[in-house]
Amino acid sequence: MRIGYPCINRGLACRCTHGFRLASYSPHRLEEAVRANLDGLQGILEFNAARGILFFRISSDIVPFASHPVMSVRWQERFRGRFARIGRYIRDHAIRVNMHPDQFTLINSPDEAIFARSREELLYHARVLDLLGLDLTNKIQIHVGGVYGDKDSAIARFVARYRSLPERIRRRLVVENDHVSYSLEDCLRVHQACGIPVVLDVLHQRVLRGPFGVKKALARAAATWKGVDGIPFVDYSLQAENGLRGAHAESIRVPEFRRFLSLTRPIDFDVMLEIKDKESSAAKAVAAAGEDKRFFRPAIN
DNA sequence: TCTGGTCAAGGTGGT
DNA sequence: ACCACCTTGACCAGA
Repeated sequence: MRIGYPCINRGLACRCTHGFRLASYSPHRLEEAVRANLDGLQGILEFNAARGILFFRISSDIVPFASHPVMSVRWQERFRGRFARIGRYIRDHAIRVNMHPDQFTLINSPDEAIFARSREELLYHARVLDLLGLDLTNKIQIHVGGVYGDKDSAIARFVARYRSLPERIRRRLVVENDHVSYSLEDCLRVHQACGIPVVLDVLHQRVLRGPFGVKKALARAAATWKGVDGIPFVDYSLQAENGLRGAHAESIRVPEFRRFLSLTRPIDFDVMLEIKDKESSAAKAVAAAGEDKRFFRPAIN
C-alpha cells in the first residue's frame, strides 16, 4: 500500500501546473512552462519521498496544450533527457504515479470529432508516462463519459472505442466510477466487455450506492486488475462534515481513515487522497497507515 | 502591486 | 433556450 495525493503541493513553492492562456501561446512561453513544471515535479517528488508519500498524480498541465492544434514545439524530443532523469528518480524511489485527463476527454461521445480529440489527449498522457520510462502499473484514469440518453448504447460505444485505441494507450487506461452517471456496477459491466481495470472512487461509490459494502466494492474492483497492472488503487475523498452536498472536506479525518483501512483488510491497494489540503492529509494518512502490515516501505539505501 | 473575472475542450440537470 | 456546476487554481487585464 502506497499513499499519495494529486497534482498540487500546497506548502512547497514548486509546482508542476504552470500554464498560460491559449491567447498567450508562443513556443518560448511553452518551453518555459514545461521547464518549470519538470523542475517543480522533481521538487515535489523529493518532498514526498522524504515523507514516505510514494504515490502521486502528475498534472495534465505538465505540457500545456500538448494535444491542441496550436502546439508547435517538439516537446518530446526537446525534453526527453529531463523526462528520463525524473523517471529514473521515480523508479529508484519506488514511487508510483498516475494521470487523470479531465472531463473533456470522452471516448464514448457520439461525436467523432470529440472522440478524435480525446484520443489525442490520451496519447499525450501515454507519451508522458512512456518518456518517464515507467512500467504499466503507472496508469491513466478516465471516466466512462456521458450517457447521451441511452446508457446501454453509451457503454457499447465506450467498449468499441476502447478496443480501437492504440495499444500504447490501452495498456495504461483504467476506468473510474463517477457520482452522477456510471456507478461501480456500470464500470464492472464495461470491464466484463473489454477487460479494462476499474478504479474505485470510494466517495462516489457511497453517493450512488449508499454507505455499505466498501470492502465488497473494493474486492470487485480489485478483481479487474491483472498482474501487469500492479495492485489496484482507489480514489479516497470525503464529504465536508457540515458543507453543502458534494463539497469536499478540507482535511482528512484520521479515525474515519483508520476505519477504512481496517474495513478493507487484507486487500492490498494504493490510495490517492482527493482532499483539499493535499500533502498535509497525505502525511497524516501515512502516519495512520504506518501501523498497517500492508503499508509499503522501500528498502533504505 | 493588487483584485476579480475568466480560462481549450463537454455533459448534466435545473430553470 | 440558457446557465451553473463539475474541482480549483492561477493567469492576466485593468485599476
